[in-house]
Amino acid sequence: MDIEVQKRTNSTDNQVSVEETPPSRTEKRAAKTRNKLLNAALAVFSELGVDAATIDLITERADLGKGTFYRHFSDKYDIAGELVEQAIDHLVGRLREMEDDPMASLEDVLEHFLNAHYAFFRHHQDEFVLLFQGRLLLKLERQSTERMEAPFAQYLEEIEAQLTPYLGERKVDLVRVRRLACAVAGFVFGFFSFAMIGMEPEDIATSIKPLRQSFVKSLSLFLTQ
Amino acid sequence: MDIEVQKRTNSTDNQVSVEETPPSRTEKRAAKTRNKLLNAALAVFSELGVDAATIDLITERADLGKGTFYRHFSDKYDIAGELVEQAIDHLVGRLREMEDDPMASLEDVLEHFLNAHYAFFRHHQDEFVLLFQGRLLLKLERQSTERMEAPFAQYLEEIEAQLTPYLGERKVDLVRVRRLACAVAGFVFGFFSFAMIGMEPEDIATSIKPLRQSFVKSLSLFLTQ
DNA sequence: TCCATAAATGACTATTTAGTCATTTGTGAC
DNA sequence: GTCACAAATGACTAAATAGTCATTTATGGA
Repeated sequence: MDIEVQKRTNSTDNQVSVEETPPSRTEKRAAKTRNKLLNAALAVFSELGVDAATIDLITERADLGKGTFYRHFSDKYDIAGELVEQAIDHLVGRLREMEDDPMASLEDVLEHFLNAHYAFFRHHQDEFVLLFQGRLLLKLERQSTERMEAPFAQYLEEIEAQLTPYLGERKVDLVRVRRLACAVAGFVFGFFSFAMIGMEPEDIATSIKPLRQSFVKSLSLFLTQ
Repeated sequence: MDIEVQKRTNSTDNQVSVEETPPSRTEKRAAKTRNKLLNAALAVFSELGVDAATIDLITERADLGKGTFYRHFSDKYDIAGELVEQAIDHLVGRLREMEDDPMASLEDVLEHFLNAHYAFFRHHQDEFVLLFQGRLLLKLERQSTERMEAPFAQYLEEIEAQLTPYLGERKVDLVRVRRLACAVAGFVFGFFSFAMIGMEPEDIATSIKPLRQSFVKSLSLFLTQ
């Protein structure tokens, strides 16, 4: 059985009714190896940055042979792309947790945003660092840029989707929403990134409360100007 | 004449009265070469990122031999450190332009901050991208991290120095100022970085006015909470 | 003009890293 | 047990990059 085949039969085949074969031991072994690689790569990327990381470092960390890496991923940027997608999924998942509560006020939503970002930053610090590597946020002319940028676009769109209902009745001004989403994302990511070099961890934690207040007020201004 | 010697006699010797030798043609030639390398490296770093850049790319871009690079810098991170220092100096210089105007209100200062950052972002985009590469903002475990972080600390301190007078009479709460500086820096850098992937250039420009309003209000809240 | 010294050069070697593949190990059907 | 095939391996080759140094070019003083 080839890895490609396994993927097709087990995970992405949920449109037509297919008898769900329970994963065989071989399949579980491959999945476990794959996850080991993903975890090791995340750690290495967050320590050294994607460009400075090497395949050898990843496989050594995962305690696997080098050839194994190429059995599962085509290169560094392949696995990095997957990790970025995964991290954005986590973050977007948190953002959605509150979604279709029709009683939520704008301030509730904004507060929820901040909490979600903060929780993500606290509990998935490696993923935060990965996402925040400048190469991924700025348009550096690297290979596979598209794959790296797509998840960020998805993330901005998620923020936009949740804020749009509060933007008033007149037809939605796309630039205005996008600006808002950039402000939200930029503020939160930017604050934490500077806080990491400028503050002690406990000080970052105590910064959240006052941050939230003015953050919410400031965004309301954006919306109602 | 060696480069080390030249450096010592001409630039860093301003404590004791030394007859200012006008730069010789040889010295000017070396300085010009050095600048060519700095410019080329800035361009390459901002296109590819520091880690993905190579010495060959830098010297080719500068139209110089490879050996020349090693005559002026010890490696990639050496020249990157110098460029970061240089960029922070530019940015801090802009921040200082308004400094000792005793009539300036807090809102004047904050507005000036935003303008200064925006002007820097607009006119020194390569330097902005260099500064914003995650490796420099987050504590990636790389060589010469210290040299990379020191300029950012200087930048945060500059913001703190300018904002401290507005923090009220009671003894200054260091954490509070630091938090404020992180918020300023994070918001501005973060916004532009997300705007770069999420917005068209002209939309970024028109975002500045509304951004300024709520930014200033939001920071006032930080200060007066 | 000629000499002494600094600056620049780029072909070269050394080193690091990517990527391959013949071989070994694990799994499952019979 | 044994056969067939997938997964994992790591020694290997190929490629990219760092860093060196004998040589050439430019500069300034005598």
